[in-house]
Amino acid sequence: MAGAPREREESLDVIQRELTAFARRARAAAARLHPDLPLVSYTLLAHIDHRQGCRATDLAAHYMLDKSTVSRQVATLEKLGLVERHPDPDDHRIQVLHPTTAGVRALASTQASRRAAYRERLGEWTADDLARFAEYLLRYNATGDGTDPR
Amino acid sequence: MAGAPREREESLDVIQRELTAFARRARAAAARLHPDLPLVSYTLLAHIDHRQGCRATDLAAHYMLDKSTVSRQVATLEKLGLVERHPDPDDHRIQVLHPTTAGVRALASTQASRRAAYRERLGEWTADDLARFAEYLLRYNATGDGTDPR
DNA sequence: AAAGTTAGTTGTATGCTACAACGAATAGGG
DNA sequence: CCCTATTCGTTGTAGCATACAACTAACTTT
Repeated sequence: MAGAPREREESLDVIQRELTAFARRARAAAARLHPDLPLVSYTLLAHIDHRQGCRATDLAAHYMLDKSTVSRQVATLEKLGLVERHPDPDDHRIQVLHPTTAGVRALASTQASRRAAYRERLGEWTADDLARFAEYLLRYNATGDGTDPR
Repeated sequence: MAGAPREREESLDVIQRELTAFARRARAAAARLHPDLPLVSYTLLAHIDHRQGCRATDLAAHYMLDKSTVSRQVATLEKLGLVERHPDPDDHRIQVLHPTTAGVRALASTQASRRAAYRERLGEWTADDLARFAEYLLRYNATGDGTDPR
C-alpha cells in the first residue's frame, strides 16, 4: 500500500469533489426540470416504476431514507393520484406500490424533458464513453452500501 | 438523429438513474461521515479552501444555490469559527472568505475519513479506471451549466 | 398464547432551500 | 457632481425533506 501511486489519491480527490459538486447541484437542477412534481417524489415514483411494484421499505433501503420519510412521500404521491397501494395478499403489513396510469404518464413526460437535458449535456460524448461512464457509475453505486442486493 | 444507436439512450438512462440514486444517498452518506460539521457547510468550507479565498457569490454560482442560502451557511461557518471574512479593500461590498486554522484542521480530519471511505469503496479499481472515472465526472460537471467559467 | 420482529404511520424538531424585500457599496451617465 | 443601474450581501418568511422516537397492526417464533 506504500508504493501505490499518488495518482490514485489525486483521482480519488477529483472523484470526491466532483461527485459532491454534482450532488449539491442536483437538487436545483431537478427542480428546474420538473417544477410540478414534488422533486423527491419524482425519484421515488421513477424507482417504483423501474421495479414494477415495490414496498416502501425497499425505497427506504435503496435511497438510504428513513421509513417515515418514505411514508410521507408515498402519501403525497398517492394524494396526487400517481401511485396506488395494493395490500399484499400474503402479508397484510405490506403494501405493494404501483404507478397509476397518471403516474406513468407524468413520469413519461418528465422523463422526456429530463432525457433531453441529458442528451444536450452529453451530446458530444461518444457512445463508447457513455457506456463506460454508465458502467463506472453502476459499479460505484453497487459497491458502496447494502442498499439492495441486486 | 434517427439513426443514433439505441445504446446511447440506454447509457443515458443508466447514467441518469445512477446519478440520481447517488445524489439521493449522498446526504445520508455525508451525514454519517461528519456528523459534527453541518454537512452543507462542509461542502462550502471545502470549496473555500480549495480556491483559496472566494466570495459568497462564487459559492452560490458554483453550487447553484441562492445567495441567501450561502449567506446563512457562511454565517454558520463563521459562528463555528471555521471561516473568516475579510472585506475586500478595493470593493467594500465584497467579503473574501478564508478558512481559519480551525477550519483547515476540521477539514483535514473530515477529509481523512472521507478519503478513507472512498478508498475502501474504490479500492478494487485500477488506477486507470479511477483516472477515467474522474475525467468523466470532470467533463460531465464542466459541460452542464455556467456555474463557473474555469 | 406471549414475546419478538417487521411494515408502516404520526408527532415533533431541524436543516436546507428559495423568493422577495431590503441595505450598502460601486459604477455610469448626464 | 447628482441620479440611476447594478452588484453583494442580509433578513423575513415559508416550504420541502429529513430524522428520530413512539406507536399500531400484522406476522413469526417458541
